[in-house]
Amino acid sequence: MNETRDDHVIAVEALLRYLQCRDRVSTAERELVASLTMRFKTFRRGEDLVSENSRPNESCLVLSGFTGREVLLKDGSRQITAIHIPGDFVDLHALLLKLMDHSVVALTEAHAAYVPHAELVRISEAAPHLSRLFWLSTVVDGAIQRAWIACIGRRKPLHHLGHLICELSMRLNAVGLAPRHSFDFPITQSQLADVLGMSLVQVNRTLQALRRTGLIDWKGSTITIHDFDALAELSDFDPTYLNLMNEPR
Amino acid sequence: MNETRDDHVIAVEALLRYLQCRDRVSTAERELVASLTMRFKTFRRGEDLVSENSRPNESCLVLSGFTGREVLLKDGSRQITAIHIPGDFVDLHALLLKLMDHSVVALTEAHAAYVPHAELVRISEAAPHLSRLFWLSTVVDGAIQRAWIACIGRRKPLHHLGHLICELSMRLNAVGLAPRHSFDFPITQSQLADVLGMSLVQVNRTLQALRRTGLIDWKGSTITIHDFDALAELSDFDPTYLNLMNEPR
DNA sequence: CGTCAGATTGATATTCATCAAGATCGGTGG
DNA sequence: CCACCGATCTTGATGAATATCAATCTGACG
Repeated sequence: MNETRDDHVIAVEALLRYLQCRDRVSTAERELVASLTMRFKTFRRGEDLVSENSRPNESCLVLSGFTGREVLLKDGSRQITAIHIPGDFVDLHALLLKLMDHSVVALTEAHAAYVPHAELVRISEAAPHLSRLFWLSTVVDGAIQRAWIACIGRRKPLHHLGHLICELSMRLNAVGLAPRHSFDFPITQSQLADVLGMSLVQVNRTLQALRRTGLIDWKGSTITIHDFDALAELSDFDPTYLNLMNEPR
Repeated sequence: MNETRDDHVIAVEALLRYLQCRDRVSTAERELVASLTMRFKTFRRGEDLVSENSRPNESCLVLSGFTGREVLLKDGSRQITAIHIPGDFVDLHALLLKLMDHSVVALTEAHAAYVPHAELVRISEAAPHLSRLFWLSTVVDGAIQRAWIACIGRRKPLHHLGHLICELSMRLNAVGLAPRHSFDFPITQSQLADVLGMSLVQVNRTLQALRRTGLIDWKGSTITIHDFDALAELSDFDPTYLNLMNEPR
């Protein structure tokens, strides 16, 4: 099972990258993370990584691709409440909440690792500081959600979209996936509409308006930000909420 | 300082009520909570309980009144991203995030207790299960935020408002503050607009539409839900996300 | 009685969702 | 190689939803 072995290395590195953006991780802690047992799974666009109303006994770590939390409404519409990138735990909160109140779906092809809760508890108890870092991860998620509420509620479509792109670029860059503010984002405009809480047509036109500013390039599935600072200024983007500062937690 | 002694009792009870809705709290744990030292403070509408960009070394527990997380945009508009009720810790996440990326303001007259982080760490270490319950509290906050994103992004104003009222009623009821789905909510329509992400006029008209359904009564600052199930049905409200089930966490 | 904050109302302009129709593109099978 | 197909993107037209502006009304209170 060399493939599984590779996956394991990838998973450990992805998780460590995430944590090390925010705090120092000791050698002993790194070894504990490396000792996690996990299983791996590949998903096609639209498939559930975690299903609503399930009671997971393992938590899911994204290794590649983009996934999103999906809330479905009775009128058939849907809202994506979070986008997860490689290195993110998508349902660590289920460790405490027990019952999933939403699904996590693949927005693109995706690859993920599942870690048994018992394993997470084991290494948390061996290193309480790791436990704090897992908590941190759910709390950063919350901070991002607050930023999204403000975006949907009060920002103009152009600024909302710009804000999202700044956020994704910074998060991806932190784990080494967006060098020079350029990254791959193979998402449909229709999916984007469910992220931004707009209609498909509105997304299309907003995207054109954003292109016309000349601040970004979005060809095919590749986004390139030409002038990050100007885009951040335009979109009123302040990265504080991402908590990408490395400090003792 | 009998007044402070009373406040202390109120704070301990409020916090325990919150926790006991979600999990069993042992006698030893209750005593640990009761051993917390804290200071108390009263706020008038609009005052900050916790300020943006501060680095709190204590966390703030609401004892009475309503408070909200406030995000201010550069264009002068504002979005409230959460409403906190008595028994809620409003900035427990600052224990890990360190730097506040938003303020917490009093939406009404409010009374709050501040607990030093060192104290929270002390009782967390004495009882790891309490630590999990603190984590739980931040994670429930996140679940509520997800529901809000879906509401702002995809629900019609009438349903959004109905959903909010259902949520508040259930949360208040859980801590004994909304008997028979009736509670006091002394908030301004303008504040409500910043909660719902609508304009003031829109709020006013939506409120009238909701009154016309006959499902609720909102006179002065008192909301009475006449038919909770019907309101929940109308608003597509599913309380799962509030995690008000008592189970081992 | 005057004042003020908040609630309500009507009129208007703007934004946005929706509907419907192409255009584009990549892949597939003949 | 080409015709075709489905998915996605793009565009224009239309009406509904919503923000904004500007009064007016109401009730609490000095």
